[in-house]
Amino acid sequence: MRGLGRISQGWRVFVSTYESAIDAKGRVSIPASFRAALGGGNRIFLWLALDGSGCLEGGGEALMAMYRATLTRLAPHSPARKALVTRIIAGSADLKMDDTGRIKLSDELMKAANLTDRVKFAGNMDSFQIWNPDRHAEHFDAMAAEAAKEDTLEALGHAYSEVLHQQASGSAALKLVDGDDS
Amino acid sequence: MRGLGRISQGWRVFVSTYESAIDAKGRVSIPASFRAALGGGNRIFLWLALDGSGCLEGGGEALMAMYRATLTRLAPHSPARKALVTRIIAGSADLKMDDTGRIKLSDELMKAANLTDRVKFAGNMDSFQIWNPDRHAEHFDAMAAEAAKEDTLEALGHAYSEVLHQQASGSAALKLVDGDDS
DNA sequence: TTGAGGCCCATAGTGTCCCATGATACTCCA
DNA sequence: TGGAGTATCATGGGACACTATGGGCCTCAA
Repeated sequence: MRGLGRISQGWRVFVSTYESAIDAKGRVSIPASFRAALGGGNRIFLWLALDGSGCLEGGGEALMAMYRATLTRLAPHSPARKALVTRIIAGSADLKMDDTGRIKLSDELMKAANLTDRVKFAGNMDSFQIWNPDRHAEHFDAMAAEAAKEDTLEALGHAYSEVLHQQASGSAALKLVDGDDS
Repeated sequence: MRGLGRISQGWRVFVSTYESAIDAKGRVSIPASFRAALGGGNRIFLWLALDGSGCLEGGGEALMAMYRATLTRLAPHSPARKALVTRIIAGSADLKMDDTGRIKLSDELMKAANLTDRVKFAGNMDSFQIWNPDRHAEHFDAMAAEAAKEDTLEALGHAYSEVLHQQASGSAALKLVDGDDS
């Protein structure tokens, strides 16, 4: 219970952005910090991002478990569930990371995300994204412009205050991170 | 009381301003008092400040956990959330502090904040900022001028009174700091 | 048999660890 | 009260470990 120190310890989040190369065999190194965020597993799931941004989205077994649980919550035969299961479960590649931390991207994935020789890995909290570097630059600029807007900053500030307030009032519900993982 | 004490214990605040040098390897010493405020963690997150002031903003795992909680609070697919996640999570560098308290600034960060050989660390309550010393001087002057304005002082006085009042009425939520921390 | 994927080893570069140094602030005692 | 000893801090630099990447070989399936 050493305050925040312990809490943060179990933190498995994909943070930051890294660039790496696709070699002649179509292999890409997953950034070391992302491998750490995967928590030791060597299975990677990747699919074309749902939002149409043209990047790949992916994560490890933990993320897939989250999605499975989430999809299960949707009404069994709803069009939404069918669509999402098809898109995420059926549509994702199930890749195995080799012992030097690389995965092999299939041709379909490469084509779908317009990847050629270099890629950008972008952290997205519970998942990460794989981008064509040029597209990523555009995307990042657009997001930065959006983030700089008055309304956006205000929304952030507001939400931050709420979190702060709840923390200060001792709400255990706000344990930001999972517990220990000694 | 107990609960509060615990929470506050991890609540270390970044206060004051320090200057330090970037060595030939691109390393910078984090001021000792900031290291203490980090609560023992050795992971530092840094990103270009959202407000366009041209400094870097950063903190430790506790701060990142706060932001994670904050971002999670925003509507899942809102443009604001996407933008902020990209800007803060993907846009931040995930650095490791060595055991003498130094971090290595990447070239992008150096360029983005216009850093060369010396930097200013400025406390910002639960985060800190890293400035080009000259820019920081300008910024400080501008802030001093703003702070001297009638409206600003009035706002301060007003808010202070509210806090005083709430404290007097026994609201434990306002206990920001704890004394016993031997 | 041929191509692809998996596994292993090799290597360059960079980041991290560790030790050392000088400077400053602080403590303690005469 | 002043000075020596001590602790802490910022900084420098060498050695090493790890990461990203390249490439060879083996296996398996068509």
